[in-house]
Amino acid sequence: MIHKTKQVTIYDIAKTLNISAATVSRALTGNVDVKSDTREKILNAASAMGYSSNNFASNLRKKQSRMIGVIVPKLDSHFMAETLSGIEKSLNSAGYHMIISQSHESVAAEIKAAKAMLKNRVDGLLVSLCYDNNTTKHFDELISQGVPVVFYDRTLDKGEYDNVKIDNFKAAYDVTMHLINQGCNRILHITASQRRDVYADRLSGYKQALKDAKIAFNEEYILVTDLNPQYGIEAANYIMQMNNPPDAVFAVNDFFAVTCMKELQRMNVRVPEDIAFAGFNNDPIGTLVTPTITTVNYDGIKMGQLAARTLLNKLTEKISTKSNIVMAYELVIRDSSVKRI
Amino acid sequence: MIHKTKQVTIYDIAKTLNISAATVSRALTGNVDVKSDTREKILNAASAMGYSSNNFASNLRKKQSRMIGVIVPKLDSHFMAETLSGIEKSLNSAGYHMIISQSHESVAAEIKAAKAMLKNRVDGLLVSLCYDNNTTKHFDELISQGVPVVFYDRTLDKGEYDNVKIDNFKAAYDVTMHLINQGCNRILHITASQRRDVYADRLSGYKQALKDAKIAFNEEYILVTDLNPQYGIEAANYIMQMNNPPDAVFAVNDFFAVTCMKELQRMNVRVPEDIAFAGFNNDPIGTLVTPTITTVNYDGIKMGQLAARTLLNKLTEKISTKSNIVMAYELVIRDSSVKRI
DNA sequence: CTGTTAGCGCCTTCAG
DNA sequence: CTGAAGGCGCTAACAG
Repeated sequence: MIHKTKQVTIYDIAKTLNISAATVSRALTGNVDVKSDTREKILNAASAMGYSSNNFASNLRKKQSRMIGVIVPKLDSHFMAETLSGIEKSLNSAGYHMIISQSHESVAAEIKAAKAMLKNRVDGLLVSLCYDNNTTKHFDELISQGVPVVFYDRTLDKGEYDNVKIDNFKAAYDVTMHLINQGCNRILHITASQRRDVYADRLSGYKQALKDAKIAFNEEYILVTDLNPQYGIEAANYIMQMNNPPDAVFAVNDFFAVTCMKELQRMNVRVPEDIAFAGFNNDPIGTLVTPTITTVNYDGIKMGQLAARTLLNKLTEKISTKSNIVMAYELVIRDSSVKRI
Repeated sequence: MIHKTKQVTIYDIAKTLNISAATVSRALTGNVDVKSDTREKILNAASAMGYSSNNFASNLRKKQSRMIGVIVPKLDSHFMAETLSGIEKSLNSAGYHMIISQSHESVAAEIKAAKAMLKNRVDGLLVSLCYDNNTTKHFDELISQGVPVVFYDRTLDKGEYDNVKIDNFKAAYDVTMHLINQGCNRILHITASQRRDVYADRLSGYKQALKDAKIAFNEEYILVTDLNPQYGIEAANYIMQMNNPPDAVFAVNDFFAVTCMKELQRMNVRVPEDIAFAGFNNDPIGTLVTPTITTVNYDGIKMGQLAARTLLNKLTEKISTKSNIVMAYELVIRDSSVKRI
């Protein structure tokens, strides 16, 4: 076991300077009611003695941690990482820190993480829900204890929670309608768990666009993945053996769109001539493949910042109203979906 | 301000059950010296009353936080995100949590983050250094206070710190030699700050390979980027106006390799026929572009786990030896660099 | 402007 | 097996 040197406390400083610990505390926390030369003495002594305030003691006393918990399904996706980057930035500039847990798309882990966050007395919680989440008790508990929770991206749409998201219905509608306008009428949709609002909303938007264009909905053109990274390839194989293959593919994220497209190209399918492609999230890979991928762009960093700021506002707000923030998105049309050039 | 309900404490449980807080504490922490039916009563009451242990009080008392600080340059790169995912996984299964700060490649922010970590009394620190780091005082302070620090990927090569990394010299040597074996002898190297060991080591490996192949080193073939994402394009433009353009490009990461390659292809340069390409880090984009990119693969998740475990070991080790862990890597040869098929 | 005092909630001797 | 007591380091009244 490494020897932990005894930490310097305000009492040590007080003793050295022959003053009271209270004064030391006041000087250190920037209280104005301290004579400027005693303050200076204290600050000097503190830095000379290598003092570092103990946040546990301070937090225990003040009953606030200046820590925000963040629970995400996975850290290693481009979008999530951007999101976290935005969160960290906003929190940091407000003097907060973040403590992160991954749910690995498992409710059990999500529950465990929520409990740990409570123990650590986070001042608030930011959550993007796990894949197959079906219960929210663990968050209700936090909320009932007075710890505000803001959901972002993958949210809970019951109107009783704070959400930051985009209009997935409308975005998917736009994508689908764009494909229809390119002359496509057999549009295959690669989606994921309908328990997650983002995917359910996108499917609804897709269906609505078909309806408005008087194209019959066909169950055969719906593929549901569990977000396994290999799924793009499976989808390609599925498509190749269809009797009536699609003339367009709309995937819920760019990664599936790209991997599926690449696999089909390998099997000599021409994109967009034979099959047009569209994805979602504007992953950088979308601009680096040939053809470049049509997608829906929304800024992960901004969403993270927005979610963090929403939470921080709740921390200082007088009234606790539920906010449902809908961020802007933009349909980015690229080569993969433009049929008549 | 949201009203924070008064948290239930062990005293509340004790009062309800007419026993002492000490016994409650014992039962809750799993101490064996508690009659099994009083233990059961306590556990039931705790869950009925919605008790959640206050980590501040506990940490203050026990002088350990079960928190590990992580300071990284940026959260939103594929490799870093993988790394964090690995760290979180290892820490979590050992009952630790992680608190993350980004240095945004700035020493000032790195110093601030290190100080905050100290205040939060993290039990240990995991660091991947910022781009232009030139001082390490801030980490020495932590170490001298008994808080172990393990550096990973971007490390400090003075032999007095704990490091987890790959052999960048050898990996770059291998890449360069591979390009030479493909018949290239005008190999342009896109690198970054030589203050960072990873880039300096790779440049050395590159030079050594040239030397061993008796190819004269040419300063003109060295490009130094500040990691600005646009740099791949700038590099392409630089190459296009060279009198004696390279027949191969070796970039310190796949992103630069891909963006530079794509830009050159747009200007009708053939890859690999005119210019071969190789990158570093095995980013997924490397397999999705045409041609696929030759690269050096090393697993970010594994590196994260290894770094975390190294740190956890130091926390329990008797003797504090410095470890310098060198992870395996693998040269992944893909289409972008194979000249004679 | 400064000192005294009293906890924040938990854990850990030391006694029974 | 259980209780009493003290203290981790800090801050916030309350007095002067």
